[in-house]
Amino acid sequence: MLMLCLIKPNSIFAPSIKKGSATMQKELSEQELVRRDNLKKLQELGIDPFPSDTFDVNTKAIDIKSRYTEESKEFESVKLAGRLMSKRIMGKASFAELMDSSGRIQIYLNRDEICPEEDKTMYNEVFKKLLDLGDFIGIEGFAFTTQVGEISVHVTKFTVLSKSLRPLPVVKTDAEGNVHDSFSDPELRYRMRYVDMVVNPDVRRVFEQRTTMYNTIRTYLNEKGYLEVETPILQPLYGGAAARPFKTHHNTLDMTLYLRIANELYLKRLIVGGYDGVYEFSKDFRNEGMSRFHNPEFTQIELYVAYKDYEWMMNLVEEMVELIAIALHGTTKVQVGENVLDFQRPWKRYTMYEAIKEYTGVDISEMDESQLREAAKSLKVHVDNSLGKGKIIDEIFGEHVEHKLIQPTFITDYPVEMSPLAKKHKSKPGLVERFEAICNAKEICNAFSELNDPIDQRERFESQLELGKRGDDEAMVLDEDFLRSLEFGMPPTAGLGIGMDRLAMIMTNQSSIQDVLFFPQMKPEKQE
RNA sequence: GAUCUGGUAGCUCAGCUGGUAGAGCAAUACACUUUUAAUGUAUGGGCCCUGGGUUCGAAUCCCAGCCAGAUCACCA
Repeated sequence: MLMLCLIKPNSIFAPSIKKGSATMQKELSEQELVRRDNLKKLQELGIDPFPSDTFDVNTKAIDIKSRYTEESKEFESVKLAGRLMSKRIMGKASFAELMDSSGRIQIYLNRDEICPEEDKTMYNEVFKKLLDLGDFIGIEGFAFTTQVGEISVHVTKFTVLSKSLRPLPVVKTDAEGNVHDSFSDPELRYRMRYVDMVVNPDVRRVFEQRTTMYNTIRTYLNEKGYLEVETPILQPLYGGAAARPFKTHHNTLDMTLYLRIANELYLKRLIVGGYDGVYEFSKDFRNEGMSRFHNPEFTQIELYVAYKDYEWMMNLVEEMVELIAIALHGTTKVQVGENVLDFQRPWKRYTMYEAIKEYTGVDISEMDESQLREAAKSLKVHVDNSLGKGKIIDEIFGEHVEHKLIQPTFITDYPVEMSPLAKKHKSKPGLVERFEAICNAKEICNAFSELNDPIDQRERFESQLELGKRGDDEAMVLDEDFLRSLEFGMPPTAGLGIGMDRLAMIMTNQSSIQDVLFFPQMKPEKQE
């Protein structure tokens, strides 16, 4: 093909570099060559394909589409910018679609209006041939309605703003709203999220909703007077959760550092230091398996409030999550998969024992360890001998209760063995003042009345150390500085952690954590 | 980590019991001044994931590997 001959190896538009070079690119496809050739031709016409000038738009596509009427004078002179997403050329006139951050709008171009003089190059060459789908252009013109009734922009002038050298997937939607040839390969979507976002506009909506979620929480907590803080991500000791950490090394200090698995112990130090309430959106890192619910790095918000307990915190969670649902959906009801979850307060509350009794008919509240073991067997829950009382209860709960909890539900009062940082229950021996909120069969938050008795805390750490010695690689390590801070005195405090990714999945109705993370962790692409 | 499914054109996918590599969209050329999944005619485009094996012959069968998804186990 003639086009191919125009690209000589020594051209600056050629694939670049010799074989074996680190920067060697894959051989260019036919369509990439065409685009590079079009770029060159634009330059030959004196058109800069990558101009630096500001292009000041005065309108978004959605403004015109939502407000334009035949009578309105509002859109008599509009200026928009975005990507060219389709072209329908009909000789001396053309329709096309421009997509800006708000969406797509149809544009209309007429040869003799674009080129009133003799020279028809801008229409015949630049628009019809040298502009490719995906290119950024700016347009000026006026809004109108086509004969078929589609609100469009009649273009009087267009400007090349940036050339696209790779073809985007072309996704089309027909009159019935059916999407054709959708860009759907999950691997490609996650590896090239920028393409996913261009071509699948709902993807951007999800992330906008995620940000709305964050903003709602920030506003809510700031209005209560709590302080947003930042604490170390690189920690000499990892703590605050049961998980395996990522390990790294600081060269100058010549010491091992860990990426945080939680920020709990640091935030509590800040309560010791005198704040009434602190919170942090905390990127945490856990060196564990990956699945559609687990990414190696994920985000939690943790919140600590002095002079409060877990009952108080339950009310806060209800109120805050209800607000999020309303902020995103205008209602407390949220469609998640096949279910509609209603976040309206108050949520159901069960103690763990009540929940197990409700869903299995077995009352385990008075059982000792051997009775529990028997009960587990009769419920077909597999428990091996290394499991202690708390773990057995947790297994029964996980097996028989958790997956049935679709509507938002609080589960309270957990066994002490599972909660080394929570305060012992004021009236129920063997339990701690802790709750989790479960919805759509998944835990979305974990909270407790924080253990502030330094002597008790030391003992709990020590029993964790025992677990570690027995081979539990998720057991907590003893943090002397944290204990020292508690010895100076920490007020009674309620603490909360919410898994932001999990919450985002529910609030945006996504079934995979990868769909609420811009760049989910992937194995490296193989080298060409 | 285990099991299952998949990897073919820029994108979405066909390709049977082994016999010359296919479609739609996208691209290229021409036509077309209100189309809208625009249309019509013509054309080009492939390391069939990688490496072995079986075979006269492999996209197809076998083995190993890489990557992804789903399910399961641990964790949020």
